Amino acid sequence: MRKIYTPSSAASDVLEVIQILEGRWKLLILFHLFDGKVQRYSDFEKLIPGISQKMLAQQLRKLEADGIVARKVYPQVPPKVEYRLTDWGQALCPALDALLSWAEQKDHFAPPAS
Amino acid sequence: MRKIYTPSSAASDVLEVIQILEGRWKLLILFHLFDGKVQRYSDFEKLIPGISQKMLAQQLRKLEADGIVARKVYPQVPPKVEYRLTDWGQALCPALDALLSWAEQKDHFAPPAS
DNA sequence: CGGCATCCTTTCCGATACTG
DNA sequence: CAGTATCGGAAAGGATGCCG
Repeated sequence: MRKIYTPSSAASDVLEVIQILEGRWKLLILFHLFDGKVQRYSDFEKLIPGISQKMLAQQLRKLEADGIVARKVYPQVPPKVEYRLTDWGQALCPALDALLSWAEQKDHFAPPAS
Repeated sequence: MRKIYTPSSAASDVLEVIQILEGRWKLLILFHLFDGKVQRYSDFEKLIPGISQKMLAQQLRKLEADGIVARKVYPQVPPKVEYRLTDWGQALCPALDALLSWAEQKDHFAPPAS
């Protein structure tokens, strides 16, 4: 069940994962992108309660800079911008799934006192 | 390949995952715990360059409070404290693996300009 | 619609000193 | 050995106003 980690390589990978996914919003944004129903800036605003415009734009830029998200601007008025996952971003899907099913398992390990 | 997310349940799971794993240090700490060679406070200090005592103790406390890490104190002088993963913490292993292999795949999707 | 710039508050985090 | 307490700087994040 457990992988053998080779410290020299894995340590820097961990650092990279932390850097790329760090923050309160990135996983949330990615989650909606995996969902496939959200591509536009205003969609995120509606679906992620509490996020500010600043944070939404900033985190999308970071995800773009890290090669996870691609941004496509349609030169029209009013402007239209679509966000999608890059191939590398798509490759994150299994990992996010694993994280989510881990969260779902919580009650199995620590049943709520009822 | 893609799981279907049911927003009502998954959204709160994402929030929980984010809360539990957030920060610069937690994944690093967990990585060493998965590795199995690190159980004591001073081990973490040696193996996680740059972490301060404050952060190490604080993040270990949070992981403990979230039920991922168990702390065992041996009542002796000098004191000895061992940290280990709870069962739920162990269950995180596949997800961390998935994250690490995703990071390893990076060059496959975006070959470095060489 | 999809942002950016600015200001301000809050939170995070490192350094240092101290303790059972 | 394994921490805690306190302080100050850095960084994250929110609110508001403005723009193509």
